Amino acid sequence: MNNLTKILIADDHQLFLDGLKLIFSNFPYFEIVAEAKTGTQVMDSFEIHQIDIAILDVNMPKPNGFETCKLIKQKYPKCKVIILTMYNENAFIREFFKSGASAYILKNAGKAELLNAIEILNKGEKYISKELENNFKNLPEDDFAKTFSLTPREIEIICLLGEGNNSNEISEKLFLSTYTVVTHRKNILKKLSLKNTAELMSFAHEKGLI
Amino acid sequence: MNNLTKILIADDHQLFLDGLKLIFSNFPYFEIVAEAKTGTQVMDSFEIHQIDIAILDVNMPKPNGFETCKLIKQKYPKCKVIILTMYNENAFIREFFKSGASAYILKNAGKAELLNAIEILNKGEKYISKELENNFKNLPEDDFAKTFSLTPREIEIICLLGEGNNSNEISEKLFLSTYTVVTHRKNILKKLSLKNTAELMSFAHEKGLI
DNA sequence: TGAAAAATACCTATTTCTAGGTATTTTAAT
DNA sequence: ATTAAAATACCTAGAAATAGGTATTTTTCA
Repeated sequence: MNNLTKILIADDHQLFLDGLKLIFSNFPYFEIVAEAKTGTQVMDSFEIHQIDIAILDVNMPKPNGFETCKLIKQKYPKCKVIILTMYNENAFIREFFKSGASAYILKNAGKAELLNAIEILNKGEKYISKELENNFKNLPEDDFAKTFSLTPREIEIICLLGEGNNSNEISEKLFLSTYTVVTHRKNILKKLSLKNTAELMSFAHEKGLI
Repeated sequence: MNNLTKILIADDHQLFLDGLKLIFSNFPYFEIVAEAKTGTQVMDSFEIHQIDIAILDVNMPKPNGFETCKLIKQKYPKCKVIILTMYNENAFIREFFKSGASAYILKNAGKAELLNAIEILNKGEKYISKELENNFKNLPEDDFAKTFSLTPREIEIICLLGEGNNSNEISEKLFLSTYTVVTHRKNILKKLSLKNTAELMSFAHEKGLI
């Protein structure tokens, strides 16, 4: 086994790929063996190249960073995955833990942090950007274990919201107190870290829930 | 006047700034004289440096790319501004034309296109990424808009609602009064005979608008 | 048979949405 | 040059959503 760390980089923005390439080109012990713009392209690259580290953008299309990460860890568990994220959103922290990624870094971070993270995860440890880590610690503990999965009741309510029902109408249809519906809605938004019902509807449609 | 083109780069993601810096460092006739992470920092830099080209991220905070561009063109009309955008969203095309920017480029584009754009706007012309241009041309005859007689502005607002923005946030992004956004939302719901924004989001997703 | 998860319900306070208006300015088209 | 459509902006008032709680009952499952 040779010493050269073989890297794949994936981001749908060419300019960002170009930047990453240049960053790594200054370090002779890193070699970028592949680049990709979609999750599918990432998986194709694994067929051709031996890859030690995959650096994935969280917002990459078809499939996204986390989904791609899961696929990688299934087929190539030895490969370490770094997820780059744009925003300091805890909406994805749970996904991070589920995905099997080794590092979760804000693009905000700077190249020093990226290189530092690679060192750390080469030792077999996980790395999370400090800013994200704070975010992560603020979440209630039992939330970590939890997945994105919604309860049947919550899904029911999301569907009724999609039909244009308000809390009161939902409560009548489900023979519940309006308070209960409000509580469920509150729980849903919290669980998914979404701002409001409009965003919830987008989320539900994008995930194919509705 | 010397030949060296003095560039300011602004983006709230350090990694992206690092990448841009490296891209330009390969070209001796470009000099990055300043970098910034917010609109305010951009304006401060103009106090200190003579700047020929400002490259701004559209999503930069306080104030955003377009607003910063307007400020620059007011105080330093000679400076050319390049707006970099993440997504191929027509929501911002209108802002582009109003802002006085000289180029509007997808981050997707690659460094060749960026350098090419700089050449073009040095001749005094404007540059828009080809993909964005198509988008722009398709805008007026949009099927969805036709079918449901929605205006471009209304579609813009629907998209921003889908991202979880409320009326106030939308007004900030589009440089409008909150009242105006509220009026648009009212007109949208009435026009489509929908009960509320949740139903509007379902509608928009089902029809493929979002 | 316990413990955990899910579902239920209530309370207060604040923010945002919705619905009813009116009205001016800009833009596009005839 | 005129008209229509689009975009802008303001006002009020009531409805609904959101955020912070607490707390009990029912289900599920190990």
